[in-house]
Amino acid sequence: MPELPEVETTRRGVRPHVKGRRVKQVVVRDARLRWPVPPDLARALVGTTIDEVERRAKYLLFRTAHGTAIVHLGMSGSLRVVDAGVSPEKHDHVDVVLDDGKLLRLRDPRRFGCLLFTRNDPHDHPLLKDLGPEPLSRAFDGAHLHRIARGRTAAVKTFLMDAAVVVGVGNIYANEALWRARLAPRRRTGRVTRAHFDELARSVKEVLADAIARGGTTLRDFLSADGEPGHFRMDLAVYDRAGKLCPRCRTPIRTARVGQRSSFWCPRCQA
DNA sequence: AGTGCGGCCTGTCCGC
DNA sequence: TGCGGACAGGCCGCAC
Repeated sequence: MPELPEVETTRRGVRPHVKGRRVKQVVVRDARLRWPVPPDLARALVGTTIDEVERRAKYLLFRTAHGTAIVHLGMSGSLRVVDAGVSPEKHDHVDVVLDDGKLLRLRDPRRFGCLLFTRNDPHDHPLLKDLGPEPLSRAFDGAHLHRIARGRTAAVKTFLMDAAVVVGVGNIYANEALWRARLAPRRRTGRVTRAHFDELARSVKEVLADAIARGGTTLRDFLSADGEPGHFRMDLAVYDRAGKLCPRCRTPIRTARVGQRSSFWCPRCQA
């Protein structure tokens, strides 16, 4: 469930607590994430200082002098900063103990996330090197979408969720951005006009920025680093609102699978 | 190369 | 009330 706004919210919550802190200890209670937590993680991190916490797509990058820890929250992961005395609960798989009596705790019930370490430039890592532009950067715009859409036959919603096209847009925000752009999710990518792509790029930026400003979307269990839920759920126009009324034209929201994903749209204002 | 699908996981919800 | 099964979904890795 963490999409870009939730990961960015996590980064902003965690950063002030870990930046400049030295790692005292690393406790791996369960290494079986999507890829195993590397056995030498503790050796790599203990004694080093966390210089910065960055985000690329939905990955969090913890920079140290000797390498970078790469964290992905999958769909059920969360990172919290807690006092070192707080006992771990079920699914609290990894603790990074800091030098000020606090620790960074990774929880991930479904274990779709990962925690890796690289001594090289993380942007060259196989998981990151082929990613598309950041949606909130100037590199992402209607021209970019239009350029790579040529000849594509897949549904525009599937296209928008492809990390090689643009990163960070998961199912919730894809549905919302398409609604804001008045574009039907099943429209063939190659048939979308340049003007509509301009509108779509604008909508993606807008919906992500709005969600970040609200601390992300909490549907079930997303909590930020300080334990607060996100409040963007209030602003969802179509996602998870099948049968409810479109906020723009009061037509009931439709739902169907598009590219194996639940999709929601207004049959009247999205064409 | 683009497209589509299976699989990884567990908690939650629904129907019987 | 208990239980099985569907569903949620990011995204890799494979087959076509």
